[in-house]
Amino acid sequence: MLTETHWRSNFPGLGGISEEVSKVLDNSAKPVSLAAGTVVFGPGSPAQNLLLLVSGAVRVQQLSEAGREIVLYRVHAGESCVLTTACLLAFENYSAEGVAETDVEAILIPRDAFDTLISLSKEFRAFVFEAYSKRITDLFLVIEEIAFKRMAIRVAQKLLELVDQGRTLHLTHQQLAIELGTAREVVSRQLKEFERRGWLRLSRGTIDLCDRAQLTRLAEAP
Amino acid sequence: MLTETHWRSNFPGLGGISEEVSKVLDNSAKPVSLAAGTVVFGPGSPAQNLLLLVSGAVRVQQLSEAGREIVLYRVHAGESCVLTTACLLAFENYSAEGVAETDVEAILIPRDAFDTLISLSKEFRAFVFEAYSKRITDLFLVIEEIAFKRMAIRVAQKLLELVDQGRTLHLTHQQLAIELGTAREVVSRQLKEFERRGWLRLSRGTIDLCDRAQLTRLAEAP
DNA sequence: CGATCCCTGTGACAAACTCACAGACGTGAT
DNA sequence: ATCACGTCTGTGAGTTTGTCACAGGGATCG
Repeated sequence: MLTETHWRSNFPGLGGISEEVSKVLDNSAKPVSLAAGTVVFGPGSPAQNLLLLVSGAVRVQQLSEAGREIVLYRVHAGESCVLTTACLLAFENYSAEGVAETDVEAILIPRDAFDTLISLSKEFRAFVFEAYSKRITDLFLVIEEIAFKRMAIRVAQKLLELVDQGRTLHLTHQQLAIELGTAREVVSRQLKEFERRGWLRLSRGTIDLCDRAQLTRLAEAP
Repeated sequence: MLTETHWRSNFPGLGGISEEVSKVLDNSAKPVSLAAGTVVFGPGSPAQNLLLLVSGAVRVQQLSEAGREIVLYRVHAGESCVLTTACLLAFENYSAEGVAETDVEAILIPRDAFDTLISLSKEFRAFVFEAYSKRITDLFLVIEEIAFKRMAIRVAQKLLELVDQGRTLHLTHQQLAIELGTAREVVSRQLKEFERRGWLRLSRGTIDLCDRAQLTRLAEAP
């Protein structure tokens, strides 16, 4: 379970903070649990807090007018969802939404406390700006991939990224298409091609990677 | 000319700061002038300062391995280039670069002073995080456009954006292609089509928009 | 057992990207 | 003036990606 005394061990970046700052953090931090599928923030419900993820993952995605979607990035355990804090201050019509992908345990830090912490602690500032840095370079990467990379390579990369250490993925072609911001048919055809080459096996809702080496070779192609 | 006493009038967001903060700002701020074409930061030369643009414009663009490029956003007079500050703290291999598009007058604020200002001033924090917000929503927009919008619409939008109040653009098809992250041929063909429809006239290095209304109609199409 | 819903496969066509190359336009040198 | 050269523009042909339409295959539930 999640207790106030040890959640911070998940955040190495917050290690060196002073006693005083530590107290502010503990007093303002509100632990919450979210069920998988919960919409953490979105067009209708702007985020009001800085979110620190203790366990689970939040997927941040963008919806187009025409109903298509693309996954922008994920927030994993030990990371924070800083972009939402910025996007709050000036609430532009912010079409991205965050969804809990798994059950999630998180710490909420309200805006006022966030501001106080930023002003008090050099370590907290470093933590926040490093988090920004990571997200922004992620976004740059997404742009580069969409604009310049071949789809076969992107599919292979995404399969390997999502399967992580395992070997079998449980997701539909449509979900994979959203990951890549493309159409379902494009993904289906690409996967079928990979299957013909013997790199993976398909069945309804699952993808079994039998030849990681070949996929990796393609994913790392120039 | 640029003097230390009045550059801040260009930055309304810095209006309400206290005497003390104002002094820190004045003491640390270094005015600089850059000729058009200067590379402000890039893969080889990471930015070491927060940049506040007093006049001119800086174009931030991404280069792909294959040599293609895309414009991510522009920093105009009265705005700051905050993303570079974040990307400094954790210097990932940061493939974007910033180029002075015109002659530029700017104020440099070194990292240490930036940190001090953030800790001292609520107003400065608001200024910085609002700037972040704007950039990040810009990036979301770029992603949405690349992933989902038809090229004809994107070309029309970009023409109108770049021509601003005027009527004639001075840039090559290649430059326009970089703005959109696409290939020159695609842009050439699209422009030719617009010319056939009588919406603009083309000549070497210039594009003359004769029918803004039609272009606008297309640009705002669903 | 059907009815229904979602997931997958595929053909046909449109849009966008790539490659190759030709011709037009400037600029500067002779 | 003329020529050479580099850059910019136009275009055809072929590939890749996106769109549309639709058929069939599980899964689930009454």
